[in-house]
Amino acid sequence: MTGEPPAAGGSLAQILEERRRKAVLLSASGVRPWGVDFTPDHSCREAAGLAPPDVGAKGAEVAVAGRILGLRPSGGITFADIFDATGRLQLLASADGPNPALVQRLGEMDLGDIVGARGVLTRTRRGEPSLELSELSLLAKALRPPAGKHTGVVDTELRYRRRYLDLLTTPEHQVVFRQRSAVVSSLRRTLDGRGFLEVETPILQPIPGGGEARPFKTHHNSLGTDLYLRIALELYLKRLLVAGFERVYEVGRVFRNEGLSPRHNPEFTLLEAYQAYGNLASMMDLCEAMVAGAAAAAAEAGPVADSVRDLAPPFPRQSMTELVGARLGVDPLSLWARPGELAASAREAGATGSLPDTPGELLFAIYEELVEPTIWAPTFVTDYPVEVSPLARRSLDPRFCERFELVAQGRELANAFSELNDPVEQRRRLEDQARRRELGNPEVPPFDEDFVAALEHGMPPAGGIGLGVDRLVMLLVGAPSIRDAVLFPTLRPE
RNA sequence: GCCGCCAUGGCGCAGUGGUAGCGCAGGGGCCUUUUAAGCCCAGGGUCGCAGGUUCGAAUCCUGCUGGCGGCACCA
Repeated sequence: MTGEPPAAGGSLAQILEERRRKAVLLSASGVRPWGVDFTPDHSCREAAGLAPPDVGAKGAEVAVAGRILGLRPSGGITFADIFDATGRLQLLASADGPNPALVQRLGEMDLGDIVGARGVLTRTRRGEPSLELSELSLLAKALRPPAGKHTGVVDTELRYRRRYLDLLTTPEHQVVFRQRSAVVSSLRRTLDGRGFLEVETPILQPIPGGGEARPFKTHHNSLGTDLYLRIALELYLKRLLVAGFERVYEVGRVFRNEGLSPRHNPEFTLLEAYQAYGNLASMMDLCEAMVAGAAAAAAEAGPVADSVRDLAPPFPRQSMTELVGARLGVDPLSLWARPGELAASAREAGATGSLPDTPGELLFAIYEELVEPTIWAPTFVTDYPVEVSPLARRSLDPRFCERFELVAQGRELANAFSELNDPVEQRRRLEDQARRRELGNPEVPPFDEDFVAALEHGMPPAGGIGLGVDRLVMLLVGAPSIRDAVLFPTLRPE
């Protein structure tokens, strides 16, 4: 349009200008660079499969669409590689073909352009399934170039910040996210198949309960009140047990205002399920079914980590006191009244973290520092001290509660317990928590009177389980960082 | 929050005190079965930002920004 000579040089500004110039020229010649409909009748993969076996033979006529990521003009013939969600297909325009003008038109496309193509499937001398074009439509002109053709995006910051560029340039990188989707569907399928009802509970909460974590705070203008982003799903799902829904689950985002790491994103996906009249055994069964189903789904959708073969249920179970006892060579139960001695042997065994005074918290602290990181094969760790489980029902041994965690590769994957449905004890425990909050611990939620009131109306005995979806995906696909399992991980704004 | 490492054309990289280079991509040209296509030509970078040391800094020092990793907190 400008009539200026094309800009030489390869600076970004010049590349952008050149591409805009092409779009303007196309518009001027009656081609709409955007805004054209096109309905493919085959995917690239399907089309490639329909190519005739013999070189030069003509096969079916198809319409396909995709993004140009390879372009090889060669005088009287032009080749292009287009990619759609199923894979790659080579397009071919030849001076001897049905539409010789397309040799030049295809050759003038840019890498990154999205095109629709019609033609006849054939096979080239090298045996490549190809579509010999009779029609070519530009569906979306790319004004910015894709990243390196052979190298893709390597820079971690670019990959996370501009994930679409990573995924469009290197379509293989989409696989992990397809696997993630398969895992989430599988989890839903397992729960739906057992009669669980999927529900949605508030993300904006006046009291962020159900766990211990610093919440994100926000403000509602017309209510004139502060609200918090939820840190867990538990308290609302239990209200639904009170309400009479006997099996409920939610899979959704929760938010914790804490540090970032390869294992921690400020928002992450948590699945929680509650089953009235369920118990620890039914939760173990459900947990095994969910994990095994998820592993199978991930494996069907792409390559999985070698360790996935260890995920075949049943998983062994070991009590925390057994584990700690085996690690320290002393019996934590017989030292229950003398926590100083237990702490001393933990120090001897190499514990360097802070060791609390009460026996239950002490046992848990030793377990977390010295034992949990060493558990590699999936294991149900049982018998958690009541002090560290404010929402779980006590065992017959009142020092412990009916709780387990599924631990694999040194990390917690799932956490389940028989839910505490005694409103009197629940009130007492939450009041104890509220006192800790007043002593200055911002991670402890304030007292939630409405939740206790709900329990006072009567909650059936129930089993409940929570499962970290991001970490399950990491484990299944072997991702070293949670940022590789989350499409758009939290980064500092540019 | 603390500590360490990293930051060079659009992308991937080289350059450890003497004035910045390679591949791909982009521009011009040749090429009728290529597929990391090939060949010829001409371009493109205030070396993350700001200071400092030095005759001279991409290179050494300080601060800042961003990323990654570790610690703390946690799932």
